[in-house]
Amino acid sequence: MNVMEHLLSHIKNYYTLSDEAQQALFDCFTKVTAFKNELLITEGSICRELYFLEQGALRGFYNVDGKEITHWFGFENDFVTSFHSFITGKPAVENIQLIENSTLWSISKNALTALFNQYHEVERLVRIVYERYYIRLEERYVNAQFKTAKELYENLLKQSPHILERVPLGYVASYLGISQETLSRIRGRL
Amino acid sequence: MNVMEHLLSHIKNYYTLSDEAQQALFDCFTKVTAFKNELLITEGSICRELYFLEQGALRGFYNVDGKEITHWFGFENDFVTSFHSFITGKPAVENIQLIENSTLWSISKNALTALFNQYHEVERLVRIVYERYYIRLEERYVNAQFKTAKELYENLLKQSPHILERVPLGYVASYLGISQETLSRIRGRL
DNA sequence: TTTAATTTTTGACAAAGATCAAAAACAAAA
DNA sequence: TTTTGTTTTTGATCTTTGTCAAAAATTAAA
Repeated sequence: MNVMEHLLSHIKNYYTLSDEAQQALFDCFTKVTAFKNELLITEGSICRELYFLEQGALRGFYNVDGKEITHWFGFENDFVTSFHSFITGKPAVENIQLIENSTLWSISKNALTALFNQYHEVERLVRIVYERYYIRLEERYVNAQFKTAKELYENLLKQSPHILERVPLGYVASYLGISQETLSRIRGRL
Repeated sequence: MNVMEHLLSHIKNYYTLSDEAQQALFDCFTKVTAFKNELLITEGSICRELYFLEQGALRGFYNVDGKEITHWFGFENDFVTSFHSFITGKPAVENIQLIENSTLWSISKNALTALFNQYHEVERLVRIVYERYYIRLEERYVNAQFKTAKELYENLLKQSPHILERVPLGYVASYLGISQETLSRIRGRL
């Protein structure tokens, strides 16, 4: 399967585009390679690109009182960006950093906006992507609200074991909203 | 200002529709009145309606181990529904309950889908609403992740004092992810 | 009003998790 | 291999918040 097919077959999980719109969409994407620990997006800068992560892993994090708070991870087939900055056009408040060497596809906000005007169906696709991302975030939020540290870990182990396999524990702890020591202890007595 | 103008002027905060699309959209809305403590949506049932809250207040909550976990509030000019159920068509896992007697406007998912097909611009409007709702949720999520109970309360007091004025403390505590007693103590020593 | 019901606050104690510091384990490079 | 750097674990202690129970305050109803 070539790269175009890869991206397009994933998009079909959301909505099936006409051949013409598919082609137009694909023409707007540029390949990007980025390396472990590199920052894809830095707080303070305006993020005008949406990325599709073909291969690799990365994280979004905030700097709060000198500490890094990881709040999400991205893996294969995720759309990633600093949504706040991308949507509002304001400077990003978060950083996005590579956890592994990765291959991404990038589309600019301008190009995407132009596509919306040309192809209703592309806007529909994006509307559906937002719907799904919204409920995914909602789920995580509610989960975090009333679960204990142990339950959060067990949940993660069950739902997204790949995260634990590919991501340093320190990041995972902060992602779960607990200290690294607590996470380590939970792992110890399971 | 009559009711149609109220709804439409609010929608303009997101995207300005043509007169024709405005009219078509408005024709799909039905007025709903609901009373304090009533359940607008009950877990287990499928929610096929999206509501615009014209006047009043309500909350979304989950039942977990016999406890009610409030995870959001809705006030004037909010679009509300069980998004998970509305989007996926699966049974709702949450309940939506009136906190005050309220006036809402309801549109069915079928009607909205039909409008999407007829008017690209309506789908654009909804895409933009989702964008905004997504980043609003993201903000709340990150906030909850690294703030202490006291900071969360002070934040709420500053950002959304209306919540504290209109909502019983027990609901607010659960919304902040802390116990009612802790919230009461925080308020005491400020 | 007086009574009843509900909501909020207070107190005492328990538990979960955070923090600081150091040791151990692991990985990468020389 | 040894050395060096990084990540993870362990131990001791401190804080924050939760829980249970009862009192006080507030609101609604009779």
